[in-house]
Amino acid sequence: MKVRDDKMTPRVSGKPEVRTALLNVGMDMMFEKGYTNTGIQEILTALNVPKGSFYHYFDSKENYTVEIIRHFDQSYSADLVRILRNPKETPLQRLRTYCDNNLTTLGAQKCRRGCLIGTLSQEMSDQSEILRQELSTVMLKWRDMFTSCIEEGQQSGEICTSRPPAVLAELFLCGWSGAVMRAKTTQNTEPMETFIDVMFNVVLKG
Amino acid sequence: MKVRDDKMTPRVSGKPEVRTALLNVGMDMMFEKGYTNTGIQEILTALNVPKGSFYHYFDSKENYTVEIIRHFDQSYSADLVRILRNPKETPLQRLRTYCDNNLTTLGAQKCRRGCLIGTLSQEMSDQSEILRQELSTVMLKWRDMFTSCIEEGQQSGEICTSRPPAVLAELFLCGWSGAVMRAKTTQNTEPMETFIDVMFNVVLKG
DNA sequence: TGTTTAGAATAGACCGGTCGGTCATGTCTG
DNA sequence: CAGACATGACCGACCGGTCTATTCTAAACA
Repeated sequence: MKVRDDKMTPRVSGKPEVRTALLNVGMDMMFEKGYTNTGIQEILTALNVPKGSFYHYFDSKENYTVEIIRHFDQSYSADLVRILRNPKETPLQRLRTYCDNNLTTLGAQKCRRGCLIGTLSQEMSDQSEILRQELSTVMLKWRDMFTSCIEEGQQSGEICTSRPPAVLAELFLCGWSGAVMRAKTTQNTEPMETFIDVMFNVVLKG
Repeated sequence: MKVRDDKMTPRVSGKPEVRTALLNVGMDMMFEKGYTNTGIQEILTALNVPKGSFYHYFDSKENYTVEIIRHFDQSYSADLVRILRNPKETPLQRLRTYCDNNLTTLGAQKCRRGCLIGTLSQEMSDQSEILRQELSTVMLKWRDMFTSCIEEGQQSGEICTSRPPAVLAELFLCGWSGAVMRAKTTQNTEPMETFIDVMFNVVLKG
């Protein structure tokens, strides 16, 4: 008869909190293991949620991942706004804060878990057009946020104006994501430190 | 009795050419689908080689991939030498040629298949220590080749000397691999073009 | 030169396990 | 009673890897 005695794992309880929990745990797992290496069952077991519930909330692993990407973007964008529009710092300082924060975080975990978007991009861009589009959208969205910040810095004369802000933003993100990737593989924060040095002391200064 | 009538698919014939063929095809497949998404059977079917042969030449998928990485490095390094030590061009021109070549190639295939090392790095660095080490080794090896080229350019006064050559090389590769990744996902060569512009006209010029 | 034979290489059925996904059933709530 | 949600057995496909049997080849020996 099973009387709902709580000898079982806590259970997230409530109704659509299950959905959110599924998103959070899946996000974490894909963060460090990628799409293919993250199994649905694995996520389910971690949360003690049955298979059927998963397919009640999502109709496929692929679409589930689209939602994970959006979920991630939502929180990451919020962080970006907080950092890149922080009125207590100048635009250049904000960019620097962004890098320093990441450097600290990444360094603390031996450079694992670089960036969910980067990881999924490399793995899935050529495998799933749906995911590729979603990832592309997020990338461009983030770039625009950096563009605004850089533009503000150019207007105040703090950042070199030899290139349009969008160009500098694109380069900034190329360099940073490449540095994170290389740091992850070499297990060394040096690529990130190098990037910061040259980016801030040469490129943005102009 | 089976009298070896050739109604079957051509067969690669010869002896350890099979091994090489296995490496080549596996390399191609992992190039565009990554490690996990490339199945052994798939490689075998493409070459019409039986399972037994595969495990005669390699003892696991993981070690097979290590050999693929080395195989790839071997040919890629040769290309790098050809380009980065080309006596008919100045060091700066050589770096430019490297980028232009890649830009053309990548652009011709809608930016798919960025770089085998980059793809495997993002996917496998955290999953397999063996592969991570191999990838890391290759990355550092390539960086050293760029370092030499940049150093030569600094000596001839062609490249800015505000930073040691190894630093510029690291930044160069961070930026380039990030650009390739972003190009792949956004299906647009713009990140690469932006990188080339700023790298050559701002950073290296100094 | 012809015969034997060890081992390389071919061959593919088969293994346990896992994958993403389905479905019939049960329960809880409005 | 209707619909949202829970539950987990079950499905076929496929995964990496093993196993035994066979064929090919080249050196050893007569």
